[in-house]
Amino acid sequence: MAKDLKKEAKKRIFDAAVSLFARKGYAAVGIREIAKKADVNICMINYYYGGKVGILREIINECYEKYYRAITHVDINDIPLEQCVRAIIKNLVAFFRENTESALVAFNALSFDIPEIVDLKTRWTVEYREKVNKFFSQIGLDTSDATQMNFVHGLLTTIVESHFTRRFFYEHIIGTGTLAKSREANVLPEPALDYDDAFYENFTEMLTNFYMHGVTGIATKKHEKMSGEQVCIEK
Amino acid sequence: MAKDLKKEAKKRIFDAAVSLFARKGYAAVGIREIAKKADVNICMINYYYGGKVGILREIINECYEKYYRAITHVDINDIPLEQCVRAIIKNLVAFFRENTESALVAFNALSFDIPEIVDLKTRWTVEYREKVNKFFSQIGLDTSDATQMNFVHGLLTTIVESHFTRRFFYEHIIGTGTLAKSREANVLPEPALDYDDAFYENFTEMLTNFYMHGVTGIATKKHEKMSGEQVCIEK
DNA sequence: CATCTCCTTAAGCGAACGTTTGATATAATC
DNA sequence: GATTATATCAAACGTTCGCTTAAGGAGATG
Repeated sequence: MAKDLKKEAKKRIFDAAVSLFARKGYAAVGIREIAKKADVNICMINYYYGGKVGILREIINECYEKYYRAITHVDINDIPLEQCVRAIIKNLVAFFRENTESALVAFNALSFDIPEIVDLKTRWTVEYREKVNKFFSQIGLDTSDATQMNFVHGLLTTIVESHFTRRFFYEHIIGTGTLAKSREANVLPEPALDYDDAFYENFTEMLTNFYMHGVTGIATKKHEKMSGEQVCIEK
Repeated sequence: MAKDLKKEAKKRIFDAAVSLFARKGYAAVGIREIAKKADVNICMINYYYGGKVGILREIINECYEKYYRAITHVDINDIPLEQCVRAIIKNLVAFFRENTESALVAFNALSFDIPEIVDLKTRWTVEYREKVNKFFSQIGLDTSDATQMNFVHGLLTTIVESHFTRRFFYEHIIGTGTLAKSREANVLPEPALDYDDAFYENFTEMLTNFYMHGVTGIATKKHEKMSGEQVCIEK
């Protein structure tokens, strides 16, 4: 019984911090605000997490673990390439749907005055580099082409993340009094969307098509360019 | 002569703030740090900008003005669509190259505890919505398709921005002592790139191809889907 | 019961926060 | 030079910051 309550205080701190960090950013949120929202004494933050930065560390670790599991939890050897891309996108979308706030916190937590956090995020990136590169070579990209790799690196994640960032933004300013009522009516870029399963199936399909065609376009152009250069040499 | 010095103090504050906000985020930077970096007394910040948030307001205004000029400063009526897209991307890339730091500040400045900033950014978005929608309809997208519009909205900007964000990140942790030396060697995802004009011409071409093929893929799939539905109805 | 472990608290520390006030210096204008 | 406008400064305000310390409460164990 008491053990359950213990875990609850720690979890409440975590959840409160995720919510507040997502809305205001890490630096703008103080431990007193977190403690109040979590209904604990502020010393609990040092007790359970070693301090404010400890919360962020755990948010990032939890989030990155889920994220990398999502993008690597696809057996890319047994299914056609397009299905592989679709599966990854589907996992990505599911990841962001289930962890919207903590993902926003973790992915945006980049401040050069917290070396520990810079270091931590770099470690995660380096650790998964090989798996990510394997995926790229499988879809036909030239992993030795530095520009191409620079271009596609993290592209799917970026696109999905920006979608959820925008959705979060709209959902948290509409109806909260942050905007004047007269402006709220104008702020939606399109009719209000119902972000249900059907929407995200559709979204996944759209992104899969977009990405597959896009990447094919890059690979095709590169091939044509090389052919063109041979023609020039022969002339 | 004195007028020049006057402008210099105000400009120095602006530049110092841009630099610091880009590295640490708005909330983590204090006015004393800005004043020190700009070599002025801290009261100058209130005098010239009405306070800390005033600097951010001007960064956003300056940046958004340049940004929207960049993406709308293309006459979309007189040139083929692909060239139009290429021109927009070229403008976008130029914008981010010339305003990397202030762009990072402006685009990341989203905190729900500063209603003024939320409001300001919303105003800019609403103001340019019509022009942006016109562009989308020109490239063949169905502007009445809410999901499609949600998908492509801000997509080019997102992709270019994420490239510059990553570049900024790498350039500012390599060699600064933030990372252990042993990890620095591992952090580059590919051979060091020279971000010269040639690179960005190549990048622009790549993104143009990617985007055009991607968008065509979406429009084509939508057309096929509709045809398929007709077939089902006839059977 | 005594002891240990874990959890929780109140109070406090030194530092920093953004803004304000009043004074002074400098520049511009007549 | 006198006056006005602008720029700059030091000092101070009330508040907040993350972390620490010491104490006490609750539960587990022998």
